[in-house]
Amino acid sequence: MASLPSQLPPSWLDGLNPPQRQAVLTTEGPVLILAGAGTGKTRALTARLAHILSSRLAWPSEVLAVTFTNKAAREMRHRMEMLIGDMAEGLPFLGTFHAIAARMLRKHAGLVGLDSNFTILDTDDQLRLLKQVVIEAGLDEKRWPAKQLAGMIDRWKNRGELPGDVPVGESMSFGDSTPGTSGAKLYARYQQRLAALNAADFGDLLLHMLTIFDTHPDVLVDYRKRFKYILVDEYQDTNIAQYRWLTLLTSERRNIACVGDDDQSIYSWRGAEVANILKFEKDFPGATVIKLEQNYRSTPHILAAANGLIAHNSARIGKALFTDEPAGDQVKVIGVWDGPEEARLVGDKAEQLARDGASLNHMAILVRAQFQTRAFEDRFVSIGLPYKIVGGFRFYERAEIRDALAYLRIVTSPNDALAFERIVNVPKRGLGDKAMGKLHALARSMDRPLPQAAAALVETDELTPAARRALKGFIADVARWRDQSENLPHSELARIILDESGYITMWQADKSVEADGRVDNLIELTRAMEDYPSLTAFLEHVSLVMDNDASDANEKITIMTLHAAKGLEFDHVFLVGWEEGVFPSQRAMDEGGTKSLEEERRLAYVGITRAKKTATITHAANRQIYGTWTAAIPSRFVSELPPANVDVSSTMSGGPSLWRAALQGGDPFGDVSRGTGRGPGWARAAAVGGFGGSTNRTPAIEVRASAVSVGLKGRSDVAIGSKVFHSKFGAGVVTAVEGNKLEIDFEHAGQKRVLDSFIEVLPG
DNA sequence: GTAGTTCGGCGGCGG
DNA sequence: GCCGAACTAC
Repeated sequence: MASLPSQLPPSWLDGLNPPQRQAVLTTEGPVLILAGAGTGKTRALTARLAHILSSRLAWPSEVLAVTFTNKAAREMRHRMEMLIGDMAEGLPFLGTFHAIAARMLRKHAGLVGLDSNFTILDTDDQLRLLKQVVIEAGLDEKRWPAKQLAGMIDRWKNRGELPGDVPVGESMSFGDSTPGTSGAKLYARYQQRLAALNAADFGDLLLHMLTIFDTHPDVLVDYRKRFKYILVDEYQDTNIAQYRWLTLLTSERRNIACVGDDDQSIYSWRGAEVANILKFEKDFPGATVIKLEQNYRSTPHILAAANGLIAHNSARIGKALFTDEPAGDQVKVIGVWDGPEEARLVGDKAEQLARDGASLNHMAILVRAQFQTRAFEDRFVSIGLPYKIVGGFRFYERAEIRDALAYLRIVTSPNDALAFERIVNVPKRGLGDKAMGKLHALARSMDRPLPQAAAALVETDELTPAARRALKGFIADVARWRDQSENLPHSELARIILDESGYITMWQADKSVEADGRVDNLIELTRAMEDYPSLTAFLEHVSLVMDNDASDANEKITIMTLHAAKGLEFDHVFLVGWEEGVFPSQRAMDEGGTKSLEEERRLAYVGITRAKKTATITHAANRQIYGTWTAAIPSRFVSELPPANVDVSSTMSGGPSLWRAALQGGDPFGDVSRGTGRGPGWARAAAVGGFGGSTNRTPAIEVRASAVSVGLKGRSDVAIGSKVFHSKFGAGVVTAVEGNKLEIDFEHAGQKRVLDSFIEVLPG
C-alpha cells in the first residue's frame, strides 16, 4: 500500500472550499450532501473516499459506493486512481446499483431458486417473455399489450413489491374478467417463467436481494458488518427498492453519505422518488446536511437565470448557486417563425461561434424529445456542419449484437431457451413457424428447456426432412463450438461462431444501408472481447455494463435530449423548442398536474445549468407536430426567467418584430431586432401561413457517416448518368436529380437517395 | 420465406 | 406525417 506522509495536509484536500472539505471530513454518521449543478460534486466525493481509505478508516472492500450509471462509476474509479493510486484498485463494491446487486445475487442465488450463473434479461428479452405470458393467459395481445404489462411490472419492482404485494386496483387495471389474467397473476406467472429459465430481469437484481435480506437475516448481517461506509451518488434518482436496499445495508454506525440535488430530479417516470432525498433528515435523525452551492461552471447571468426559474418550484429543499466569476453574457431568448428557422438560426450561431474560435465539441443543442432532433439534423447536413446525435440505440441493444451474444450464450449455457429461440433461425435455416411450433409443444410436454426439446425432436420424424436436417445441423454446430470453447481464446471462438454459423455472411450479403455498420459492430464486438479474461466475464459485462462511447476525433456539435445532458457541461448551449406543449411537454402537463410541471421545470433548470459561457433559448411560433402545423406560444418557463438576466429578441418574418427590423433597416434573419416577440397574438397570426415542412429526410445513418468529411452545397457537375462515388455506398450512377438530392443506383448498395454534397463525381 | 400493405401510435432511458 | 410491427399475398 502506498505510504503517505501523515504530517502534511493530505493532497486530496487541496483546493477544496469549506463545504467541500466538510463533505470530505464528516465521515461519521449520516450525511446528506446537496450538491448543486457544477459545484464540484464528483471532486468532493472522490476526495471523501480517498480520505476514508488513506486514513485507514476502512479497507477498500469495506466501502460501498453506488452510482446509477456505468459512466459515473467509471469516472469515480478513474478519479480515485488519480488520487490514491493502487489503493483504488480494490474497491470491489464501487459500481452501479445493478452491478453490485448482481454480484451479490450470484453469490446467494440459491436462496431465491436461481443458479449462480443465471442470465440477466434485458428489456427486449423481457418483452418477448411477457408476450408469451400474455398469450398463454388467453388474452388478446392487441388489447393488452405486453409493453403495458412490462411497464406495470417494472413499476412494482421499483417499489419493491412482489406479486402478492401489488395493490389490487393496479392489478385489476390489466387483463379481463377471466381468472388468472390480472396484472398480479401475470406478474407471478412471469416470475415463474424467469425462474424456470434461470433468469432475472434488471428489477429482479434488486428485488431478489431484498427478498434474501428479508428471509435470511444472516446474509444481511454479514453485509452490514462488512460495509463500514456507504456512499450514494445521485440520491434523488433512487427508487423505493434501492432506498430499502440501502437502508437495510446501513449498519448501526449509520455511516451513510448520500449525494444529490433535489432540483435535478428528472427521473420520476422511471421510478425515482424525490421524496427519498426530501425526507433524508427524517430517516436519519441527526444527519449532517452540507450544501455545495459555489458553482465553478457557469457565469453569474446563467446561474441567476437558473436560480430564478427553479425558485418557482415549491417541493424543494432550497439552495442557490453562486459564483465568483465575472458577469458574462445574459441568457439569450430568441423567438423564431418555425422549426426549420430555429434550426437555421442555431446552425448560423454555431458557425459564428466556430469562426470566433470556439470548438464545436463544446457546443450542444438540448431538446426535450427526440423528434426535435430531426430539424437540426436536416439543417446541419445541408450546411455541412458536423454534428452527432447522442442517444437512441446503445451498442448492446443493436439487433446484430444481441444475435451475436445469443450465439455466445447458447454455447456457454446449453439450456438458455431465449438465446436458442433468438438465433435458431438466424440466419434463415428453414425453421419457420411450423417447426418452431412443434418444438415449443414438445418442450412443454416434456417440461424441458427448448434446446433439450430440440435435441429430442430431431430423433423423431415429426419434422419435415429439411427442417430436421437443419435443426440437427444447428445442434451439432453448437456442440462443436462448445467443445472448441475449452481450448480457444474466446474472441477467436466468437469469430469462428459468427463465421461458421453464417451470421456474418448474412450481413455481408445484405445490401441495406445499415448492413456495413452491422458488420463493423460485430467486428468491434469480437475485438472488445479481448479485453476480458473469459467469455463469462465478458457476458456479465455486456449485460450490465456495456455502452458505446464511440468517440471520434473530429469536432462535432452535440444534439441530445435534456435528460441525456444531465451531468455534462458545454461552453455554449442551445435550449430549443421552449414552447408550451413542447416544453413543458403536453403529456407531462396532462398527466401529473403540478408535480410533473415541477419536474419539467427541473429539466429546464438542468438545461440552463449545463452552460458555461452562453445559453441561448429559442421558441418558435409554429411547430409541426405529427405532421400538422400548430401555432405555439412561448413556454411559461421563458417568462419565469428573471428579466435582468435575459436578453429577449426575435427574428420574426411576420409579427411585431418584423416591422421593427424593417424600421431599423436590419436583416430580419440577423440578430438586430429587439422586442418581446411574445404572446399568443403574433403566434396565432403567424400560424395562418405555414411553410411546407421539411421533406425527403435523408436516412440518419448516411448522414452520420459522411457529414464529417465531405464538402458543401449546390453543384452543377452532376446529371443523370454521372458516375459518382459515395464514401459509404461506393460507386454508382445517378438516375435522378431533384434539387440537391440525387437518386443513385449504387453497384453494391442498390438504389439510394443521397444529398449531392456527399458524393464525388468520377471521371467518365 | 419474402415483399408489399395496412394499421396504430407517437416522452424522457438507466441497468 | 412517419415509422415499425403485424398481416396478406405471392
